[in-house]
Amino acid sequence: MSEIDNFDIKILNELQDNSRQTSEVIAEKVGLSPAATQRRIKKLREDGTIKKEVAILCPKSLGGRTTLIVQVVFSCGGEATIETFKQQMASVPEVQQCYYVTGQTDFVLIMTVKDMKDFDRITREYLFSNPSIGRFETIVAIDTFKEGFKIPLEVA
Amino acid sequence: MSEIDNFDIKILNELQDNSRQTSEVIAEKVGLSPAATQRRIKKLREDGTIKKEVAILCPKSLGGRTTLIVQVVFSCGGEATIETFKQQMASVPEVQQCYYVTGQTDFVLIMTVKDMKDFDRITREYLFSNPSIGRFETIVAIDTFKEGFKIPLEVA
DNA sequence: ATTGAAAGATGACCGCA
DNA sequence: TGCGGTCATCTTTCAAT
Repeated sequence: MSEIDNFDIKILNELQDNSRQTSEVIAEKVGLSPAATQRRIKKLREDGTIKKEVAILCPKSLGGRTTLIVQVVFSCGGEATIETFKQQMASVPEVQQCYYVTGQTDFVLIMTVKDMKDFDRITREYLFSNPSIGRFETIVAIDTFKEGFKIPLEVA
Repeated sequence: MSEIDNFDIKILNELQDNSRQTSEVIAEKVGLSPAATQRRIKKLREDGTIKKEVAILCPKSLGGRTTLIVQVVFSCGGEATIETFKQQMASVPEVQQCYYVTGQTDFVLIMTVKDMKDFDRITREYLFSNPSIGRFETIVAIDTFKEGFKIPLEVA
């Protein structure tokens, strides 16, 4: 697995912004030929540096959704309990992100729900019903911006 | 702007998983002809339902990064202060997500930093230097999973 | 829905360091 | 030998029927 150089960095930054750009356009921006650019992109995809390419939708166009931030505190339970919870969260589509964290809180969840009934169902099914969970606090997002996972890469 | 039907929903769900699929493949999955599928995708892009298409990178391949969750509490300041802060956060590449929330906390930030020095710089520049900010608490993520903004869409 | 033209991606080959 | 450039071919997209 060869090292990532400045050309790769520039290409990755472009693709993080817009993965639909043609290699010709990207080539122009990074200063390489289209074919060389294409070769690098292919390699980055194959070695997993580019994990996936996805469409980001507009929540407003889809009936609007509410984003919630939930902090979960476990009162008991060991490794296995945590592992089970992780797997559960991974399977719930409304759970967008799940962070296992240090401090008083054990997990921070970012959820997007259709409505509060939706939220109620999830809490019942996965939080209240779990005896290892001591308590959880929910924060409602009024506004969300900068949705993304763009990693800031700097050329050396 | 016409309504989104079940075909659109299925197409969007596919594109949220993998935006590189050809319309032929998607057509097969949703039960439409490739051309009809293409026409719908084009429309969904044009009317903004598909906001953008981006590459998701693998942090591990890029030297590893630390994810932090920061809760910011403002002690004073009105509308203008909040607006300025929002704009600042939007401009900081390390701030992945920014939520304006209800409750004791005013903002929740999700950041990804190279190292703690990186984090230190950001807090100094944007948090400590802002007199309207009363305090902030930082939570370190040990593990993160389910990175994504996939909206769970259900066929009617 | 089918088809044909244009655009883009992929692979082979050459040359240079 | 590895990497970039060019060219030819195949795939995919897009518009017109």
